[in-house]
Formats: sequence, C-alpha cells, structure tokens
Amino acid sequence: MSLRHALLGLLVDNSGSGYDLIKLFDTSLANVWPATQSQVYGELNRLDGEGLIQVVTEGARGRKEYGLTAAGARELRRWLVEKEEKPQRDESLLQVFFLSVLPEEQAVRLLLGKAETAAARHAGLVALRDTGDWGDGMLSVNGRLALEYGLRLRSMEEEWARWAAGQVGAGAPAGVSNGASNGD
Amino acid sequence: MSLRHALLGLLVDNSGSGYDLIKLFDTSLANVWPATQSQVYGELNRLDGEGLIQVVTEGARGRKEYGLTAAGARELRRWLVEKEEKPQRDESLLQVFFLSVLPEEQAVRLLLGKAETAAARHAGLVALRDTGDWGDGMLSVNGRLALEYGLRLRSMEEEWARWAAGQVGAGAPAGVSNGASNGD
DNA sequence: TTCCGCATGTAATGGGTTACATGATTAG
DNA sequence: CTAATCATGTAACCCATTACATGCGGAA
Repeated sequence: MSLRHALLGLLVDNSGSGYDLIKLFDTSLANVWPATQSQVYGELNRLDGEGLIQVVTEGARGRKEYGLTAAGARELRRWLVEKEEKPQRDESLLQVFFLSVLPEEQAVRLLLGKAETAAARHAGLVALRDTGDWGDGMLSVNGRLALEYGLRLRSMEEEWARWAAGQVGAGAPAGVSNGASNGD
Repeated sequence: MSLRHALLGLLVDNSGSGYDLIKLFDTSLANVWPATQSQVYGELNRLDGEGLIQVVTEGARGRKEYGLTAAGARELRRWLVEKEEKPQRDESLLQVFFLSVLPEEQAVRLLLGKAETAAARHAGLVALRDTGDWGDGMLSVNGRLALEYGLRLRSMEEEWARWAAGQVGAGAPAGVSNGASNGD
C-alpha cells in the first residue's frame, strides 16, 4: 500500500495531474517504485475520495490537477515515521538456493551473469549521477541518498556474485570454509 | 510467478506434502520468499494439474505427498537459466525520497533507526549461521551463499544508513551530536 | 486535416494476504 | 476424552500488470 504514499510524496512539492505524476514516476522513482498508468489514475481517485488529495485546477482535456490536503500531508508523515517491516521477496536470491540442480559449470556462469548484471546496473546509476539532471528540491536532495544506496547495493551484489561463483566452482560442494566475511 | 519454482526446488531433494513444504518454507526460504498456507496448497494443485509434480503417496488424513516430474525438473532448470529482470520495489528506499517532509531531527532519527534494523537483521543472520541447523544437502550448501548475501546486504545497509544520517544532519543547527542510543 | 501528445479511464487476469472452515489422528 | 497437531481447502479482498477504449487540443 505504498503507491499512495509515493503519490502523496510527489504532490508535496508541486501539484500535478495523473499524467504529470506518471511521468515523474518514470523519471524519478522508477528504480525504486515502478507504477503503471492504470494504477496511478485509480489510486488518485481513491485518494481524492478519502480526502488526502483534492482537485485544485481543472484544465483542458479533462485534466485534473491534484494538490495535497492537510490530511494527506499528515498521512505521509505518519507513513514515514511508522516502521512496519514487510517481508521482501528476492527472486534472484531464491534462485541461488536451487543452484545445485544445474551442472557446476552452468551454475558458475549464472553467478557470473548476476555479477555482470549488477555491474551494468551500477554503471547505469553512475551515468544517472553524472547527467546533472538533478533539478528541483526534494527529489534531488534525497534522490542522491537513494542513488548512493543503489551504488553500494550493486557493488555489493557484484562482489558477492563473484565470490559465490568462486565458491561453487571451487570443486568443494560441502564444507564451505569462510571466504570473505564481514566484521561480525 | 516464482512460488511455483520455489516449490519445485524444494521437491528436488525430497518429496513432501503441502504441509511439509509450508514448514520447509518457514524454516529455510522465509527470508527470501515467504509464502502462506493458502498459497502453497493452491499452487500445488495447479502444478499437479500441469504435470510438473505428481502425487507419489497418499497417507493418513488425506495427506498427499508430491514428487517432482521430469517436466517439473525441466521447468525449474529453465527458470534458473532464463534471466528476466523484474522491477523490484523497495518501500524503505521510497521513504528516503520523501525524508525532507520531516523535520531534520526526525529524518536523522529515521535513518539511524534503519541502521539499527539492519544491524539487528545482520545479528539474526549471524545467529542463524551459528546454530548449525544446516541439515540436508542442497539447501545447506546454497543456503550458505544466500546467507552470505544477506550478511553483506545488511552490513551495507547499516553503513549506508549511518552515512545518510550524517548527510542529512550535516547542516544542522540543532544539536544532533547524539550517539546511537535508541529506544526503538 | 491529419497526426501526435495530452489525458483519463475500464476490464481481465494473476499473485498475495487474511480469515474462515473442516476433519482425521495421535498423545496424554 | 480432550487437546494439539496434522492436513487440506475456500472466500473475500487488495495490489499490480496488460490490454483496450476514448476523446480533446495543438501543430504541421
């Protein structure tokens, strides 16, 4: 139930139509919280119905520009502060559990593939960082924090995948002695 | 559509009933791919209908023990090799984008809270690693790889969160010189 | 005037969560 | 006998994805 909060968040700075918000999603939050057109329009109507946003201008072509209400701002803050740990699924990691149904060589290749995917994503984020399209306020400031998270995540993934490939390819299926561990 | 693959994967080593599989889920895959009871039974029937698994024994209380078919094993391997990049949502990161709707002090606290959550999860994984409940084949071998991923991920998260807290609090006029004392 | 971009929506389908329902077997 | 555990399922609801449907307005 976080699409609604993403929408509320985007409406903090500027008001905008569903159309605007969808574009904003695609350019700013796409990596973190993708959303489809259908979903956005539906949710906007629901938010409107609940009084968390409201139409501030009606323009051409049936355009409805929404703005945040006081209740909406309150709800956004509530969501930020409340910490609820939701279980997160990771398909890529799930695959790791079943690696051994593949011949060793294929398993190694799969892990190295993951390493390359991670490296490519890392490169993509570096490119994004260097475009300088860091326009307006909130998203630019906090977007940098999120970007840094992404950079660290992808680096970690790449290193881990290479390490794991080494483990699998080492020829010793059982009795994995610790290779590279963190400070614990 | 990966619940099915998780089930297929668990049936590679041992056959088992829905009941068994649910328990296995909770003890081995819970961190990576949680599943509910309803879901498992439904999916098993679907898999049976599609010929990817089949009933090998019928026991007491209507117990149906499933085993993998050749088609099921093939499907599992297909899924492992095929790489499809699905967008992944991260609610925690989404929150970061909207941090600035909170007063600075609260934002810093939120980030430090994330750091502690990450540290706690890291500790949980360390404990899991040291229990020695690493029973049978596949899950134990590859589970260690997944575990290592988890350890690195949580370390990374903690470090990042502390760094981010520093960034947010950097220009603070208010005294944020507090250490990591958090009531949680 | 024709096409592109703006702008909003509905319908079908799939996956996930929660809650409810039911009954058999075994251990104490 | 009773309670816990084993064991399977259904129903309602929510969120997300894909595809389809519709129409206005401006620019070439």
